[in-house]
Amino acid sequence: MGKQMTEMLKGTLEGIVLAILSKRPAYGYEITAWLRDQGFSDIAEGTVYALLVRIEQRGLVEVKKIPSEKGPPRKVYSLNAQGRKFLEEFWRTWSFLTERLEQLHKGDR
Amino acid sequence: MGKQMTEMLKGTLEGIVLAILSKRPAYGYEITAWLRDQGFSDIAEGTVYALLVRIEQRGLVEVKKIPSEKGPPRKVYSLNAQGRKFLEEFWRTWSFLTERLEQLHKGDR
DNA sequence: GATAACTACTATGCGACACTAACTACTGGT
DNA sequence: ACCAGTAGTTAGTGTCGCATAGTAGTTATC
Repeated sequence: MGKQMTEMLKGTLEGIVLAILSKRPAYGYEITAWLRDQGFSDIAEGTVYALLVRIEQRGLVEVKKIPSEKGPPRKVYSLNAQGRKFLEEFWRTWSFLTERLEQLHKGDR
Repeated sequence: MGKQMTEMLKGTLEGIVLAILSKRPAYGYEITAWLRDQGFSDIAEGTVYALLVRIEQRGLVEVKKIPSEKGPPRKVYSLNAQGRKFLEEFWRTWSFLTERLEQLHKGDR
């Protein structure tokens, strides 16, 4: 992963994961795979799990342990009310940033 | 400043400053003032200066000391060839991220 | 002429986050 | 018995923005 991407993911990866969870419950391995699919080629395994622990401790998600047919049980996360509120706030912050950056990018050529 | 904004600025603030410098040379105090004007209400004084030191050490900018009429001499930064290359790379990374996030934001309601 | 207010840059320590790397644990196929 | 795939955990590292304080010059006020 490029160094730029690594830095830019700080703060946004959390939003991305919350956005995924707002659509449907999911577990770590699944989310990692999805991200890789989307082009986040080398998202580190551990990164997503650490993030999930964090948002759980902040009380943004519910967790259910569900047995898997293959391998250890899955920890399935789903967004709760607080998480949805936090996600809204995330979108507001994100929109603000994109507006400013679009302004800068336009007058760029 | 919200915690979310703080985290999101990591990586992007650098791009923002480089984008500013790509339009015209500028010095630290000026950039800080401009950012505050744009709504980055509480960008810390020291943050911008630290960033400028960093991009100077990476060889992305030229620096000229120019006497000020009011106060100490200014360190005026301008983007060099390498900086312009780096900025292009930044826009590519940024675009990738915004595309993914827009996808997520759309199917959100 | 001391004090504040604005201009302009420097320096130190901290917390949060993504990354690296290694590990545990369970299942199925060879 | 071994290995690949699935699923999660943990410890240590580096970068970045923030908080805070300090230095230094000019202008205006009292």
